[in-house]
Amino acid sequence: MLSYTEENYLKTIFLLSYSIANDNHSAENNVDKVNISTKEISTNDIAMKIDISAASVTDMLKKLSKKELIKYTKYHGVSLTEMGNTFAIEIIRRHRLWETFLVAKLNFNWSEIHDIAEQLEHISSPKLIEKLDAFLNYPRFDPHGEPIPDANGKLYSTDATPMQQFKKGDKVKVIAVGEDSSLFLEYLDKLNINIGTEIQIIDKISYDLSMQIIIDNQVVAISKNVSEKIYVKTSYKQY
Amino acid sequence: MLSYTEENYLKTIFLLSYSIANDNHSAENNVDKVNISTKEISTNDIAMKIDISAASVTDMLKKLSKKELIKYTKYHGVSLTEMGNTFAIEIIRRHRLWETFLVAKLNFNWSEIHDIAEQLEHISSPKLIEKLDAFLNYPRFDPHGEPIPDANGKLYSTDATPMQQFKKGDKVKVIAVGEDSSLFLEYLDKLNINIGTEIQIIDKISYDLSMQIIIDNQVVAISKNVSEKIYVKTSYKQY
DNA sequence: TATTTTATTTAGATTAGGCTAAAATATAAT
DNA sequence: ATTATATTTTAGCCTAATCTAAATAAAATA
Repeated sequence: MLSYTEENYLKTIFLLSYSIANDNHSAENNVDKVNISTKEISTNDIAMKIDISAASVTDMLKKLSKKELIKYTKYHGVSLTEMGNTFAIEIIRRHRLWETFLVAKLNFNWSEIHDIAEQLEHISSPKLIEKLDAFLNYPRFDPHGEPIPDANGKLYSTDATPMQQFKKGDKVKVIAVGEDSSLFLEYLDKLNINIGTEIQIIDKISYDLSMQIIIDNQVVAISKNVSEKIYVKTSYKQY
Repeated sequence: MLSYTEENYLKTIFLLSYSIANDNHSAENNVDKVNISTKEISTNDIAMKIDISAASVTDMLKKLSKKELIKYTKYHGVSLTEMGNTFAIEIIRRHRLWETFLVAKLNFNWSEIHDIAEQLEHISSPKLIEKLDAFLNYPRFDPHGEPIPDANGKLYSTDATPMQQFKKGDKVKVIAVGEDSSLFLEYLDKLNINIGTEIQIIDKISYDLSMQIIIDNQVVAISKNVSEKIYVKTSYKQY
């Protein structure tokens, strides 16, 4: 059995590898790349993400390594073993199913659910997750548009691309967001951006790569940083 | 904030006081007695209930006492302060709401839910519990017939009496059970005993106080111990 | 390439929640 | 009232997960 803390480390390593893999070749996404991350993650990356000292991270990495959940070479970063990957995906599955439950059944807003799901994801009962999945009707995506691994740990990829990669004149549709902090999502709420929102890019400023976009006939400006966290696909007009 | 462990101690102290209060004067049950337990609980009672050494319990009692959650005098047992009681009731509220959710929405059997609810009860989010309560339609009783404290911590008492206190010839109806281990509940399932089951007492053996009862026209024998954990009320025939 | 800066690891502590064995206290039984 | 038994507490120790400060390795830069 894994402790609460061990689960969090595995999840974090998975998510960091995943997002790095995504940044580098989002165009050539495929199921294998998403499911098994070979990218090495640094001690500091983990420390920053979970807000813990690097020294503590090192300790935990030794522990996870001894349990053969990660491949770890001193000073040279870390990656998940197949077993570690399996656990990580299971935790992400739980997290995203619970988030779906909170929005679909309990009427939470997508900006309120992250912290609650961070707790719920550690509840350990395979039968519970099976039944929750069935109750929700086997959802494929969570309220942030992120794919939910199925009972076998399969993650289906989408053609999600950061909006930043599009150019002036493009019309896109939001299919996911890459961060689920309430601060970020409340900002999107204010901009009227949600999963499914249609956006037209009217300008991309060379100076700082910020974007001028139209949402519901309103022009707004968003920073490069934000545009990298909004995943979209090309939107085709329907005639 | 309370730790996972502290919550478990408070819950345990509450449940022990409650069940002792119940044993002594179940006939004169009333809301006040149920809501605030004055009965002193011993170190050993707690140690046995949660399967931890008495020495460790002593340590924790000192800690809870310093936090003014319990009234503790060395060698003389412990009782909850008003604050401790409020927390304990909140935890029991969460536990029983989650149990209700598991049975009513996820189709679990009443014998499978205890261990899962033991984990879920520690999820900390007032809004979550509010919304869960609403989603379940403000249930008054959990799947074991135990009352669910409302949002203000009010617990409604019932006229539940251990079946053991009835005598030969009485006809009763099950309204709650006093233990939710899967072992006990699976046994009740086998006997076809559930909330609402009508039972007729055809004999009470003086030697060991076991009972001969009729359920669905079948005669079965149950031990004194079991008959003390099945709460019933007098059943009136409906003409 | 040598040096400086940054990242990582080691060493040594701390806190929460447990344990066992021994000592102290309370309770029950002569 | 004294002794025996049972309960509770104290003392000292352990593990998991964290920390800070110091040491070491790797990477960046002059």
